[in-house]
Amino acid sequence: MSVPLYQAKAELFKTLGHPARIRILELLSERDHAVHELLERIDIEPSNLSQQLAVLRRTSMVVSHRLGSEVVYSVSVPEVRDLLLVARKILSGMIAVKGELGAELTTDALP
Amino acid sequence: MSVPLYQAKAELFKTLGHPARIRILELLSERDHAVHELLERIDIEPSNLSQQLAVLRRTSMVVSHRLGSEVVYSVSVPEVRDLLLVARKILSGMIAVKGELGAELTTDALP
DNA sequence: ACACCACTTGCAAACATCTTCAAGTCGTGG
DNA sequence: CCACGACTTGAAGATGTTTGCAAGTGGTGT
Repeated sequence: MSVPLYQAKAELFKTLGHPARIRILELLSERDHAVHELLERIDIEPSNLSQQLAVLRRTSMVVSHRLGSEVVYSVSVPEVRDLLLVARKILSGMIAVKGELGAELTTDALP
Repeated sequence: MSVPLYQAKAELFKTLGHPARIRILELLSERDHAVHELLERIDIEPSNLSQQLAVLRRTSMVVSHRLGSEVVYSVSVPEVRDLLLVARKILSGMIAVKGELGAELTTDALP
């Protein structure tokens, strides 16, 4: 079965199209995290976090391994960081140009 | 009203998370196109195309202007091209590594 | 063996997105 | 001014996503 590239791209971006998944990737691109560490920094239910991690695992954006009683996640595609950085740049440009109408942005931690 | 950056990023990626919208942005990042030109290259109904263009307009990724009887669209955020290129790179890496299981990709036109 | 974390899974309700049809707007040429 | 081509809009059904709860697995310390 053969998927056109533009459709694969759409699926890649769709995977990134969720606030919790963005947070996860931001944190993991700093360093590996165990699930309970992510849970401390992202304000969602454990089962929800698990679901979102499953989505990222299915699309091979992260991998997990057990370490004692914890499960540690890491990004498997380092270029994801670039995607996040470009997105940040685009959004900065957008507030600069048209900060008057629409939503303002809070500048939170990198990237 | 203030939106955290990670949520704005998620919305940006969600906007990109649709095959037709990817195709549109690919074509527009080559050059401006009138709607009927897009219609020739993207296999969807006119009204559907219009809906997808409306999504891109709402998020300020494209702008349109009337030129005689046509409506011409252009990308308003040039960095979108970078996002598409990074996505392409990521996907190439993925087929290289694990082309055996999951979907194969057809290499279609740039970017 | 038991209790306890640390996670994951299944599932159903709530919510959002996608697609198409029918109807509507706006210029242009006859 | 009327008809046509070029688009856009509204609305509704189908489809997909998100969320939370309850239940389940697996490892660790006692």
